[in-house]
Amino acid sequence: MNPRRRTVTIKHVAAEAGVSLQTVSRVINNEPNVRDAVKARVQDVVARLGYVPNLAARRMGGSRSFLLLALNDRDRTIEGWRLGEGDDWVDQMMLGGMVKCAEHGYRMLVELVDTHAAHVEREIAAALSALHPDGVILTPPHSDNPVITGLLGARGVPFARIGSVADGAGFAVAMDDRRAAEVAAEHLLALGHRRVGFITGSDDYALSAARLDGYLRALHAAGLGDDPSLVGRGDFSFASGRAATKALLALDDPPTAIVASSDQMALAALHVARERALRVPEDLSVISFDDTPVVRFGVPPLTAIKQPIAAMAAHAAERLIRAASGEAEPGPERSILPFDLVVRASTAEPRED
Amino acid sequence: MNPRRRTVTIKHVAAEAGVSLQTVSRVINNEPNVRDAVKARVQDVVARLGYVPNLAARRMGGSRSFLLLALNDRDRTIEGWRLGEGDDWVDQMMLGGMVKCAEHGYRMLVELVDTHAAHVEREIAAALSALHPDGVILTPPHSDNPVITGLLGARGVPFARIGSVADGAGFAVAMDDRRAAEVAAEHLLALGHRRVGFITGSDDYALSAARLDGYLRALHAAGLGDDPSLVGRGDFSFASGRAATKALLALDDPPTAIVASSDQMALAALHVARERALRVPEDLSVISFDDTPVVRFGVPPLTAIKQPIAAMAAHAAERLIRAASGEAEPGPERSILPFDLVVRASTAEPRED
DNA sequence: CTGAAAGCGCTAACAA
DNA sequence: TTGTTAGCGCTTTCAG
Repeated sequence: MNPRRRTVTIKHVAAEAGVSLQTVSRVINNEPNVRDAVKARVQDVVARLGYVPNLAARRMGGSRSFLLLALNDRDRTIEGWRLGEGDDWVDQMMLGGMVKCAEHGYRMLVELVDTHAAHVEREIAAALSALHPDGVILTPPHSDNPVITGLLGARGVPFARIGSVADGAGFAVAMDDRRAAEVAAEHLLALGHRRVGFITGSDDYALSAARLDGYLRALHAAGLGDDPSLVGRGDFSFASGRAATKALLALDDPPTAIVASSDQMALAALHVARERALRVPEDLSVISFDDTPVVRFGVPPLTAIKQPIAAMAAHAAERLIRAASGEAEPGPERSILPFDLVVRASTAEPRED
Repeated sequence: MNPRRRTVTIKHVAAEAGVSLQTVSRVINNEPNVRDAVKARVQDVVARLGYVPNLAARRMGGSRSFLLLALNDRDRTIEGWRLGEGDDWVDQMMLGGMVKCAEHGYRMLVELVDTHAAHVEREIAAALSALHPDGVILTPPHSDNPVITGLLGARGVPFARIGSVADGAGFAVAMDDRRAAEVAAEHLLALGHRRVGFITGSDDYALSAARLDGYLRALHAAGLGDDPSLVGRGDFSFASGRAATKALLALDDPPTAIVASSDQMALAALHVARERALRVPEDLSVISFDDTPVVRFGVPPLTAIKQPIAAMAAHAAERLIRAASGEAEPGPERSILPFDLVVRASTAEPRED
């Protein structure tokens, strides 16, 4: 009945072990200046009593909060969840981030924030004041939102910018989007394609430009000149992918292959191709970015650039935790993690006409 | 430079408004006994200073933690994320739970816990000691794990059991799994099927039995006797679905329709059917449970029972928050939320032979 | 190496 | 209707 019953505190441990609070504190925080014998005794009592330090009290005492805050775009995330189109970005982030946090006695709290709204600043300031996280993980498109990075920087909260290519406060953890797009295009060029189209992502995301750049670079390297008509504008959505694909296929000399900057847009390309009675990959090759689950279940399964989302989140968490532990400087060096090109059935040599 | 710079506390607000800490506390907690004029003045200062109460300090003061803890099965969740097969259970839970929490100034923390391990008790006790959440949301199969429900009950922590059919401590929030299976079977019977097979879920989940029961009930109501050979054992996995489907199709008088207790098993049924050159739905109708994204992208898209996961999580969060606010008793009544049968292309009338 | 004291930001209990 | 007094459980000083 007593609501506070059974709450083992540091006091109980201290009393039971016959030492001061301070000594127990030192032991659980793995600090020096405790004799091994005492340390062992305390640890024994801790285990026996099942003592676990109260996180809130710990924070109050002026130490770390053992909390990492992961900020995701509210509208996009909720829309993705509502639609249930199989986007597993958040899941992959949790897979990497939460598991890594758990390894270090940390917790990762996911929070949804409007990136465009006028009150971003207030929203984030409120979250920081309420939670006092030891670090923040920014995901696209927040990673390159100057209002957010500025606030975090001013507050002195260490933070990671996932998928960011820019410099600035915090540190970037990304894959090489430029190179990824380049590899995708190279794959198609190597198959013999000469007319390779590209569908861009939303301008909200800095990586959209990087991918376009990589694509262009591959074409130039292959001695293919600039043909702006081969670049369709998209915003990652299925609808935008449809529109862009239609435009590309309506060209006098349409592409025989398309690199789309998202899975949804690649699926849209598949869709349009089917409407036009174009076979994939015989008449049209398609490569997607992201590699969310749905592309594996597409017909045909899509060749895709696989983003290391879990790895990026884990890496970000690790760096933040290290910094909070004082083990390492929260330096500004960016971390570039490897990506994969997963070749499936949506790419092949072009027909010989 | 100063790490604690810019942290507005209740003191600053009190000083600025020319009132005591207590009065500010009363205002931010919306408690009575504050003159409207004073209240307005304080709220004004709060807004102007951008003050947000520190969660940790609040807990320390002996009040709520404004935290809800959602417990998911570690192995299953991580495996699902790793495989990336499009299971969006956690996403739906977050959609419902996090958004509802945010409405009330709460936060939902997701934690992964081994349900089978000997140390479940320790794991959960540790999480409770560290976090002191105002409530816990249990998801299957934790919802019916007596060790977990027992511990939570003993500790006096209010908790919701999502997808639970049992009585006991906490309260259940579920859909009517029995009825759902019944509706699925009825749909097939109404189409004219007389040989309807069923593939069960894992025995770890209490709802597996409920679904089987519903299926049997529909058959009996249709005047069809018990044929145990029509019931295949599964555990929700694709592999188990394959095995069960093979066994069903190998019967002398094989079913013309199958209700599978999970999407993965339904997809497996599709798979096996294709191997046998059976057309779906012409030769075999298939209904799945869960309605994860992948079933919509299957060929053909699957008719499915859609679980109200987001709604259940939101409802659970709301009840827990209400209880923590003292607005309502954390009563034991179970909440049953409506499900949907989404008819797609995998079900049709049986062939007339 | 160990302990005692003070305080983190807030809220409960009590006074006024 | 308001303000004052204690703590909550822990960690940081600073003494021994």
